[in-house]
Amino acid sequence: MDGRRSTRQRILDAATDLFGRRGVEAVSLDVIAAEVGVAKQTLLYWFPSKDDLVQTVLTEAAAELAVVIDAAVRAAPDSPLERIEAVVRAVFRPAVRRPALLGLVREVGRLAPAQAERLHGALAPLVDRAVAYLAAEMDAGRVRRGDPRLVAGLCYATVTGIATEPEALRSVGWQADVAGLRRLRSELLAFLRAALAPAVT
Amino acid sequence: MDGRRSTRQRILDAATDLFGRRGVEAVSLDVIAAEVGVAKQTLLYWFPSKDDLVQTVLTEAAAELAVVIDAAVRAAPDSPLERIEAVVRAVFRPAVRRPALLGLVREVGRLAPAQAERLHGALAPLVDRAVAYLAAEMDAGRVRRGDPRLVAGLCYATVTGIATEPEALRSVGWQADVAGLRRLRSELLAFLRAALAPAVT
DNA sequence: ACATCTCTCTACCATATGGTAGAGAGATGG
DNA sequence: CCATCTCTCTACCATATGGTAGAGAGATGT
Repeated sequence: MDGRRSTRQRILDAATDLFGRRGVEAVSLDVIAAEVGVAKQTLLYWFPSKDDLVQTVLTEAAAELAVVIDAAVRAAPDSPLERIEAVVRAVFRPAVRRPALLGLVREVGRLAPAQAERLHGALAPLVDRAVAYLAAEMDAGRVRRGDPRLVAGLCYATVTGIATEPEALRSVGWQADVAGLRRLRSELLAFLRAALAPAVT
Repeated sequence: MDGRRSTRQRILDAATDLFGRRGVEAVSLDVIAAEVGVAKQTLLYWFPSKDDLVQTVLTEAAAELAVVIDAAVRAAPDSPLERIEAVVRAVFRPAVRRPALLGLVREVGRLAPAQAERLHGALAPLVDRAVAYLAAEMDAGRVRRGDPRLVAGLCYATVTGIATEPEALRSVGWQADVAGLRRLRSELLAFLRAALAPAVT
């Protein structure tokens, strides 16, 4: 509890980063301890087991993500496209874009059902709100009609697909520098705008 | 080399499935051997090392995927929307949709650069062709204008995002049964059609 | 000064991992 | 019948893993 970030927090940060980049099962406690610069047993003092550490990392990441997105949506005007833009811009912010946070969603699929359940619990309110909002906007004719739940899922899949498969973009010659990120963000916005725009009748 | 599928092929099948579902690092040789029903050393007879097995699994999966998609594109009429539909239908075929094949793309990000390079090599011709095709269709005004490479990347991200994050869809109440898959496929088609449709001027 | 509490450490352990060495079963060919 | 080749096995090994036991350092309260 000295001037530096607390040991616990440094462990969490390192674990979040490593789990997100390499995968939960691929990262050992020794590696995390070495990264933080403490003994492995210091980890086990703060977190009773690796499972517990994983659980904490995922839960806090989900909570952080929820806060960021929620704030972005609330600050945006009540227009579907504006809101999408706000969320995309929020997700592209460096603090969120760091490999860990979005990369962790890739790990969810491998968790035991009970753990995955808890994680979804953290994001469920956001999802429900997004779906209800999409449904209302579809009714109002401001968003292309469709199954609001699946449309929300597809938007999510697109964004997380980018997060978890940046190689796909690199393989088409894209580079993850500042200019590249700006171009990707604007292309993603155009993509989602078009995908959601109401059909011309 | 008896009546059953050869041991080598059974090992490859099991490894593909396990790697795709649980991740390369999370699956041990013992687990694969148990799944196939042979001794671990039989694996090491057919594949000198785990690394070699991983390499083979990924390379063959990429090749299989390339063949399936290539055939679908060639069989489809020369229209952007028809081609997209053909690819989506191909990817949704059970043989491809099995957790392993598409799930493996999730592993690529964790490979050493040299390995990832080889994999992208297997898919590069497909990607290049898709990008060139998109660019031509954009020029012809049949596809919404944009950076063809990034648009291709976004389509890919959407599809792989679905493959690697089915939880996202389940968390909005979607179920992976036959009817659910049909609905998802048609929603995905509408989504991509809209995202790619030329802007109304 | 003493006791207590918080935090990090060294020393160790049982198990699982990827991998090696080499034997044995069964077919094939001279 | 023997030699060879293919394939799978049992028996080991060095290392790495998650986890336990317990000691010591430093602050804090009495």
